[in-house]
Amino acid sequence: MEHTSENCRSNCPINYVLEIFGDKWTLLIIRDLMFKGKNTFGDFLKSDEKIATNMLAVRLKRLEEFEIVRKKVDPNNGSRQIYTLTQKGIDLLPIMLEITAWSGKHDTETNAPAPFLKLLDADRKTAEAKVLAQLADNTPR
Amino acid sequence: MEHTSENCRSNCPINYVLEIFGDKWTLLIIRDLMFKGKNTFGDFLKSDEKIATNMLAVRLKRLEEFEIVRKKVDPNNGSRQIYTLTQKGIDLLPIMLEITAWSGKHDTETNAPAPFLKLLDADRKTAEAKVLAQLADNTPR
DNA sequence: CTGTATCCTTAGGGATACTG
DNA sequence: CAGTATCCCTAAGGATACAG
Repeated sequence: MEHTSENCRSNCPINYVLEIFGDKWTLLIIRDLMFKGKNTFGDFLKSDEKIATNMLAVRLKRLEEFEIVRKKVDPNNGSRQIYTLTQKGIDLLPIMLEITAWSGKHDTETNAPAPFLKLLDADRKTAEAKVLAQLADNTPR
Repeated sequence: MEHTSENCRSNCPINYVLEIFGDKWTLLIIRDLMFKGKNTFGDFLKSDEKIATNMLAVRLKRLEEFEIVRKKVDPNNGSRQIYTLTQKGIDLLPIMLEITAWSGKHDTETNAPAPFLKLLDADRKTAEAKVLAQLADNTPR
C-alpha cells in the first residue's frame, strides 16, 4: 500500500505508524506473530482479546498490503495459510520491546504470563537476538 | 485511570498501550509535546493533521487520567493552560525514537522537516539525552 | 478449520456554533 | 485564544451465519 498525499494526513513518521497501527487490533497480530509463535488464522482467533473473524481478515489483508506480513499456503495442508513477518515486520521488534518495557514499568496490572516479558530480564540486545533467531526459523526471505 | 478487568481486554503489555494509544490522535499529542515544544491547546490545533477541538479536548483529558500529561494554569495568563509530560510520559521517548527510526527506514514518503528526525543522526543515547534536556526545562516534577 | 458475507451497534471523528 | 457543546456521519468493531 502506498503512502501518498491522497491517503495520509502528513509526512510525519509518527503519523505513518499511526495510519498502519492506529487501531485496537493490528499490533496484537504482530505480537502474536513475533512473540507467541502463532501463524495461522485460527491461532490469532484464540488470543485473549477475542478478535472477530471479519476484523481479523481485514487486518491481515491490510498488513499484507503494507508488506509487513506475508502469507503462503501451508505445504502440509493446502487449505491452510501460514502467515509470517516480512523484514519490515521483523524490524518492528525494537518498538515492541520498548512498549513492553514501558508497560512493565507503568502498568501495575500487567502480569507476565507471556514469555516475551521474560526477555526483558536479559538486556535488550540479547532479547532481540533471541526473538530474531526464533523468527528466522519460519520466515521466508 | 485504572487498568482493571472491567475496562481492559487482557493484561498483556502490548494491549495496555493499545488501550491508551490505539487511536489516530493520542500519539500525535505526545509527539507535539515531546519533539515540537508545543504545550497549549492552540499549539496542538495548529499541527498538520488538523485535529478538531472536541477530539483534542477528549484526548487531553484521557491523557491526564492516565497520568501521562499534566496541565496547570499559565502563571502569565490565567485563562491559558500549560500541558506538560509527566515522568510516565517522558518515558515514552524510547518508543517514539524507535517508531521514528522504523518509519525512516520503511516509509519512502517520510520526509524530515521535523527537527526530531535529525536526532537520529546521532546515536540513540545522545538523542535521548538531548530531548530529555529540553523537556526538563518546562516539566514540573 | 479457514476464511467471507451480512447485519447491526457504537465509538471515533469532523464541522461548526458558542461561551468565558 | 481556550476550550465546551451539538449535530451528524462514517468506519471500527461485534455477532453470527455460511461456504469451501
